[in-house]
Amino acid sequence: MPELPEVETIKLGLEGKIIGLKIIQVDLLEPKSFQGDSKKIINQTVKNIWRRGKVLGIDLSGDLTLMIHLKMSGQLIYEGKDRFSGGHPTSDINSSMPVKSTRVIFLFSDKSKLFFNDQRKFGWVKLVDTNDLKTDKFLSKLGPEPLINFNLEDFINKVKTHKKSNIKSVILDQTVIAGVGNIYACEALFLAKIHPAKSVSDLSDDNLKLLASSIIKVLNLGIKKGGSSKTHYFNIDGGKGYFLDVACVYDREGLECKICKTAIAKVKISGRGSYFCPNCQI
DNA sequence: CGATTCCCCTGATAGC
DNA sequence: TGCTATCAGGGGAATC
Repeated sequence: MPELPEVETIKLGLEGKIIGLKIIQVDLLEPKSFQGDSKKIINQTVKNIWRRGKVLGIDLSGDLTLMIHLKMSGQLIYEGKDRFSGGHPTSDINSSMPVKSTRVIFLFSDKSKLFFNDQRKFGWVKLVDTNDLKTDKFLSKLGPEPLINFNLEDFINKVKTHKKSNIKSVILDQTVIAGVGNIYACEALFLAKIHPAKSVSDLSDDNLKLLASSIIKVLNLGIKKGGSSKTHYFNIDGGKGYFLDVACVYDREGLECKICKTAIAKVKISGRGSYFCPNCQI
């Protein structure tokens, strides 16, 4: 589901909408989706929004932070106070909130609402003390941010510690690099002309350099396109992202490679669907 | 230790 | 039409 570009798009969207707003009510439609004492956030104000890997953070007054992971099917949809019933005119979502998959509803003092929807219930909202973030179990495991202070040498060394693995599962490993999921992994490997099942031990430093720059390139393009809307992803206004319109391999099985016209293939690698061009990627 | 498999859920879609 | 099998962008735990 949402990978780095989708979560970044949500972050940028929320920054412009909810900073400064006060939460006056929280509805837990699915208690399992919210960890912590939701009553603590009543009357707290949104101070800052951040992203780390695929995790979204919402810092509140009172030294509290909401951490949100959307996993496979999570969505965050914001409805401004002036949104008329029946759907926003610019939204791609054709039903207004809440929907069947709505798990948590945040109500702000200006009557606007933030909906956490999650069909598969894998995602979570977790309330933590802001001061405990630096020791948070999930965050502390994450590898470097690909778009912030990225160190090429560290990346290459870290990848090489998994020399027996296939390269695709290594770049999906969040301890190696944070935020890359299946879609952008497939696309980055295509750009770098590396077969997804290739063993790390068979890759040169130059291969890994090209892979690193390819990851950065596809993530930036993903952000520019507003993310990938295959099934579940929408931005906070209910609009789609358009990265898949320019994707070269993901979800293009049987279609022509945009470089050489060979049919794009799909195989399962480490349990995940992997798309690649059998001619360009060796 | 690292690598692989199973599993948490629900719904869409493909195949019969 | 209706049934069943498979699959979906993640990641934790158990197992090998």
